[in-house]
Amino acid sequence: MSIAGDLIRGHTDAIILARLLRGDSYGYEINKTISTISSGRFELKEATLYTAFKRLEESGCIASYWGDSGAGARRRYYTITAAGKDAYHRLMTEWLETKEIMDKLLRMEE
Amino acid sequence: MSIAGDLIRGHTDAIILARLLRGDSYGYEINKTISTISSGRFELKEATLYTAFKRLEESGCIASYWGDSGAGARRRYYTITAAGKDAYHRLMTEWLETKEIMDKLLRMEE
DNA sequence: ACGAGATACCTCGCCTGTCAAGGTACTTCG
DNA sequence: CGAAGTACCTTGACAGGCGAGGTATCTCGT
Repeated sequence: MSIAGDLIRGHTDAIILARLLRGDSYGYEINKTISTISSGRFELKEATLYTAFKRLEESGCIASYWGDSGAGARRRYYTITAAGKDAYHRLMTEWLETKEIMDKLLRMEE
Repeated sequence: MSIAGDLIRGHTDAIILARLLRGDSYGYEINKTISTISSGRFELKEATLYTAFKRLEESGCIASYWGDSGAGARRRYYTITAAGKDAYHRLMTEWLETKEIMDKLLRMEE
């Protein structure tokens, strides 16, 4: 991974919620999507992903259900809840603020 | 603090190095500067700051010396080394890449 | 003279998120 | 039949941030 884990620490929840805003999905697919969108420069490790799902479900931001898998491995689908949408907007705002502040702090010239 | 710790995890080193690029400084002052630049929206905790100094000094990115404090509390000044400047540029590049990827990942529309 | 608050440093131990490593189970294709 | 892909999950280690606590000096108001 070119982007180290610590650099996006705290942002995984936001990333997952953003993906689920576009429709229900499941772990494996979300991971692939993230990898594709970032052109392979960033990918969540499975352990991180499933820990995040658990955390998000416990906090009521997402809900899950087993897809009826006629064929293939069973999939656990996730849906974003109203609370999850709120969380997404909050995290998005935080990200924009973080970006702004970081850009100021990292600028070496005044 | 309005910006949670995890959001800047992994970025503290870059922030400190960026500050030192503008000239030698010491812990207390760096912290004040960060607070000022971010309009008080973000401040490193002292424990975090001094841990980072130790880490950066051990990895050869910064060097320290005691300022001769005729009056007032003694100050430990830090200087950025050549290795530290390299690290800054690398971290800066990483930050720009992280920003780009995060913006893509957090966008809910396609 | 004294206490409060600012300046200035530091350490210990907890918490939390990431991840390496390991496991399970099913399907497809050569 | 075996390898590779799909798909899930857990455990334990690790590292960084930080709450809480400590030390020492100086300044300023009362």
